[in-house]
Amino acid sequence: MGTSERKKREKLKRRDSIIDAAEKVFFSKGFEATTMDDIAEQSELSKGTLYLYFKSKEDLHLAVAMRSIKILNRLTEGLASQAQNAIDKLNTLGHTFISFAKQYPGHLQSILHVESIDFRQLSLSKTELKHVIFKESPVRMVMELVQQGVSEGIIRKDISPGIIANMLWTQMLGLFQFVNFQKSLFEMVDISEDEMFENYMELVLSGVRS
Amino acid sequence: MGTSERKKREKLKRRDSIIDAAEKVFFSKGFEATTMDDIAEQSELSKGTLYLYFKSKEDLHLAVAMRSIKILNRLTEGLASQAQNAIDKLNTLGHTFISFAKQYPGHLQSILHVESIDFRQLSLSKTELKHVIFKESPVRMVMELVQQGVSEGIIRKDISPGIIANMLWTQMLGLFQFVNFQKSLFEMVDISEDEMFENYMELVLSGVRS
Amino acid sequence: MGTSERKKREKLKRRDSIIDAAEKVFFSKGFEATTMDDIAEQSELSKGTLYLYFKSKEDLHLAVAMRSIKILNRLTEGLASQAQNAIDKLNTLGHTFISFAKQYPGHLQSILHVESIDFRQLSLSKTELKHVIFKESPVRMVMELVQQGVSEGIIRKDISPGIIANMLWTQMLGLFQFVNFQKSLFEMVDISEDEMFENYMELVLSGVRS
Amino acid sequence: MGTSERKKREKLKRRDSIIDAAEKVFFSKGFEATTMDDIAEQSELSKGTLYLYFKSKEDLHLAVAMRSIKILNRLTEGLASQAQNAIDKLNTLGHTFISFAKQYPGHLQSILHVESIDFRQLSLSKTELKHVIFKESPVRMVMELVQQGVSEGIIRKDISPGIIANMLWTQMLGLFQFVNFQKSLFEMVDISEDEMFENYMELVLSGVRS
DNA sequence: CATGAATGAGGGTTCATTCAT
DNA sequence: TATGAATGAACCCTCATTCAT
Repeated sequence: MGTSERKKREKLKRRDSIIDAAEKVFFSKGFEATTMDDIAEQSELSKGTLYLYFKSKEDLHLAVAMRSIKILNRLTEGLASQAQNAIDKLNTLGHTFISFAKQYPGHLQSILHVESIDFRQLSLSKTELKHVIFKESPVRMVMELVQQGVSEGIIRKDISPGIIANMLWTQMLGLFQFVNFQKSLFEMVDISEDEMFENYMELVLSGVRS
Repeated sequence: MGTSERKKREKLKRRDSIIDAAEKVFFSKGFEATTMDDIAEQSELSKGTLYLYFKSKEDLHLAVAMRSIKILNRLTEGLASQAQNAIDKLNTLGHTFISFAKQYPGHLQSILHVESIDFRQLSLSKTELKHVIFKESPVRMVMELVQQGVSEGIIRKDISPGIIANMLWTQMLGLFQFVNFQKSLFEMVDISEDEMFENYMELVLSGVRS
Repeated sequence: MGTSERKKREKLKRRDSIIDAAEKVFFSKGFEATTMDDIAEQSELSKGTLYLYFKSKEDLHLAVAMRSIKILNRLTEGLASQAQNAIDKLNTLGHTFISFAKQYPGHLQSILHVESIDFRQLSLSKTELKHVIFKESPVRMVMELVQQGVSEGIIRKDISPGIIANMLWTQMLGLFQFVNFQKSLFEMVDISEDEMFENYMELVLSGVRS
Repeated sequence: MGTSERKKREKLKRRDSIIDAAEKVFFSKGFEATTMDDIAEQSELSKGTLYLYFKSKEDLHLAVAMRSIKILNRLTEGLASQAQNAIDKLNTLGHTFISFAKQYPGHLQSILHVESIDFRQLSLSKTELKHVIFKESPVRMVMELVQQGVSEGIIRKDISPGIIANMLWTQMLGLFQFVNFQKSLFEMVDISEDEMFENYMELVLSGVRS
């Protein structure tokens, strides 16, 4: 019977709706400041039910981050198969990231929050999440594009691709922060955002060209 | 008679010893997980006394961060007056940062923690600290070195110095993270640290050269 | 199935039992000296549970006072419809108050405590309670009886009913204090309580007769 | 030598200045909300010094109340020797109380605060203060005036002077409360204060006339 | 599966009082 | 005498988690 099928579907749906609620609250109040009561209220579910689907507040937070990274992945997944050289693809990738940062600031925060997690007290599931973030997703893609670029002869080969990839990824994160709140600190109010990003990408990429 | 002098000195000393204790606990357990009881015990003082010197846990944390930034400042203060061109100075600066990251990982964390503070709920004193961090210290120095480099004609002038400075500073933060815990993620275990940093700096700086 | 009915009833019951416990402690130690721990222990509930039913210690205290005023109200509610003239009713009312003061000294205290609250720092809910006390209850009744008495021509009409009512109410409060602890101060140990109250009422009421 | 004389005088002066400071803070923030730090700051003395002159916060509060009662006493002390009958004197006394209530609301509060002290936890010195308040001062005077009135044949003798005196005193306290904050509760905004007090006194005294 | 009442271990902070100088 | 640094016992309140229904 498809009964159990339907049950399963409904269960996933409910799980999703909890993540929806958690997102809303996390993004507006911040993770630490959010209580399970907040999420229960927002999801119109009881607090106990939350624990039926997620074993802890942290677990729920991880689910939110996971979804965020998936959104980001979806935005970039078509890129690999496009007919561009590696540098152009990296450029496109950068702009995609910026779009994401502007369109989903909360989701971005949730990713960065995991990013900044202290490794000393890292539970297993968090380690897994880190893996997802760094291995199956943007970081991985950056790494592959760098290697592709080296093969194409348009990215310098005198420096390890790993280092280059890390430098580029770091730069992405930096751009995220920039978009969020540091712009003013560098007194760059008189420059258009688009122009700035253009320059930024040019600057970063010019260092990696062969 | 200098009595009040001595008293003042001792008070500062005690204040320092509290920061010492707080550092120790913050750095080993993380800020959120640290309780005022922990710090009281570590400092061999009563909890009440803590509040004689710092009006809140947060205030204490800010004092720790402030000290960290001062250490970093001290490490870099002689740089400006050295007989090097701007790029070499930036290179030196980068290596200084790396040293700091390796020698004072906890202090670094405390700075990064302030860095990552959510602007939505930023108190005045935190804003001030941010100011110290971004305006009177490393960031400022990076900015100035970039401008110097442009004057010297060795840094590209087609891109706004602000953007260049931000890119470089972001890169520094990225390096910090790298030193702390991301190294393994990029599978770069077979390369010596020094060599890696050398390459990293070369990579970053090559993009900004004119 | 009436299940939720029962749940609701039980919840109210528990709420009541907390008020019971709070009463006991408040009345024996005084409001300020009572801690939430005391009440938790007395109610055989955890401190957290207390806050499930009352949002603050003050809220709990207000609930206690509210119950007290309700007891007092119940004692006097039949009075209005009795076949007596206004003065006799006021006399009865006075004696009812005395009974209350003797039978429920703690409850009386809780009412007087609200009475004496400093208006400078009065929260909304306290204001409401004051309203209940002064407008929907004994004070109101005194006021109405005075007006009735004026209509009946047995209470003087040369003085505003408001003033007369206030004077009578004040006298009630005075009696409360008297019952509680000032008796000895007036060296009236050689007079029976009943006789004293009889005289007291006669004295007070003789001033208001027309 | 008068040296020790002077010392004593200075000590009393300092003690007074502490009471000055305490008054100021107590009256503006309320007794409970006032901290010893507040008083130390206001008196420009150290907290330790406070304890040289008063053995506890409560002791200090008692000193403030004591001074208040003395002010009230001074206002009424000439009354006894005036050429008036007892009822007129009681009338004058009532008006004097009203003046005091309006001119020294803080001092009045401090007296009432002692009045309302719970006898269950009454320390010795508080008992003494109560004695001062009730035996050597206004209450005493009311008592004496009543007895005088009885002698003069203008106050009823069918009711014990003690009861009459207590009733009058209670009425005074009621007036105090009235002046402070209950006026509006009786919707008597359209009547002038003076007229009201006149009526009030007339009302109260008419009950005690023979 | 869903509930929500109950828990209880802290959390940060306050403040009257003491005491060495 | 005067200081003010130090104390430490409480205080109220929070909230992630559990579990009987």
